[in-house]
Amino acid sequence: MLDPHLLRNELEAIAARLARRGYHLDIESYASLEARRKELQTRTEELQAERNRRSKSIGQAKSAGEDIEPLLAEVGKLGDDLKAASEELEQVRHELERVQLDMPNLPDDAVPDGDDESDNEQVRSFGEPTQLDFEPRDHVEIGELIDGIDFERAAKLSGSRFAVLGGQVARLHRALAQFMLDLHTSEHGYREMYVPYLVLGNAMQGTGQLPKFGDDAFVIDDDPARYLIPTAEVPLTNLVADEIVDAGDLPLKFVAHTPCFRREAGAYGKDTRGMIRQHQFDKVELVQIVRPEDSEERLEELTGHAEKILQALELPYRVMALCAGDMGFSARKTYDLEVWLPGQQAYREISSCSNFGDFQARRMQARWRNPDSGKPELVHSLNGSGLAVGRALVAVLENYQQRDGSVVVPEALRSYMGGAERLVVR
RNA sequence: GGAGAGGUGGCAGAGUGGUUGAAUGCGCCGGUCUCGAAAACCGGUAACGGGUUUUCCCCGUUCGAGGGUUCGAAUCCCUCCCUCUCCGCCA
Repeated sequence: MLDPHLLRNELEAIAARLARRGYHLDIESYASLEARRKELQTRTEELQAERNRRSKSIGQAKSAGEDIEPLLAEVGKLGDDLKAASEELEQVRHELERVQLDMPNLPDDAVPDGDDESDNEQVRSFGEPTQLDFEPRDHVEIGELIDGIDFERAAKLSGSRFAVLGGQVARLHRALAQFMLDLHTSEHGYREMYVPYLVLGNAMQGTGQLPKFGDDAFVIDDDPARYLIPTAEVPLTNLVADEIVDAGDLPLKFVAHTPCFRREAGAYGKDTRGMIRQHQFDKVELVQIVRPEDSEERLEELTGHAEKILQALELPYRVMALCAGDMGFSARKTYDLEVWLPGQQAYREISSCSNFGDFQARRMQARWRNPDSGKPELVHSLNGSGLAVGRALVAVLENYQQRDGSVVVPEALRSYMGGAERLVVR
């Protein structure tokens, strides 16, 4: 959510900044809604003050043993007026809130202009696209050869966009997740967390998945409804919802390995082959809760932590600064890490690292006590995939494939694979 | 699933219809004392919204959530959520 004070005082400037990301803010309707809110609130509070004054004097009269009947008569229809005014105020407030919850975050000034993916800017790169002296296979073919990925049986169980992993591939998948967790906890100072995979609507709203993107999530139709997490960002970030964090505890750095569930509504026909885009995939997620003045620097740091994984696995990648039009709803600034996939002869997203500023914090009411002011103030939140495990598996299979279809195990993973150096063709 | 207890400020914990935003303790901040510190003592210490506008003031809201009764609700009634204890079941 954007700062309501800013919306009140600098509406035009905000509209201009939101336009950069393709969001149209209807200035006039917002301004008139806000004007009605002010009028109704003033009226309601005046009536409340009046009621409080009179009630107090009735109390005093009664304790003094006076007759309160005439005072009661005077109160008359004050209650009805108050009820009418406050109900109307509530309605306008809800309307305002709905509009505010639908507004995306303001892009940072440093974010490049642009409408879509094609306008993203490369910041740096690591390694060169893998050169193979044979026709590269994609991970689907490799998975068949080494007998470790089964899409047909997955479809039998669950429909499209699922995969069953078996044997050495299942182990490689586990190895990747473990390796990532170990690196982030031992080298980068994150606290490992185990979190619920089902969350309430509140949590989804806190990080920005709701109310606008409900169609993207799987819902359990219970009372109350619960959502399958689309990313560990949701439970991890919401850990600080409705809390006032001690200044000394910041930054909070959390890492968790969880499955992620996405309906991929609107992605029909996109990445239908292979396990690039699934309804269920694993991810190791990094989240930081920081002091506002630190968040810019922390984004660079966090992105570096995700990069470390790719570097350790010796996978070629590039870092892209997302343009205003391509960023996610809640993000102020985002870097995507794109790994080279020989099977596609393309760089594909394997991590997305974002600074959300106070946008999520305001939705969550996540604050810290600023020792300078002594007041609770909104924290800043960040997150990044470190990394998407499924896509990392794809990247390893494709980049480490051999002419005969076998796959060399990256050095960094061998200790997690019982010392195995190679996934063999069966 | 059954029975019972409870959810109050950063924390602990009083408070069952009337100037209660809420005793007390801890914590925190300031002061006295001290060469300095501790202890002791004194004082201060909620959040949110709005108005006004700035180092001040005024108003409103908030005692798990939402409704209701009342001139007036932390306090009474209803619904829901959560926590704890015991029993059952269970990985």
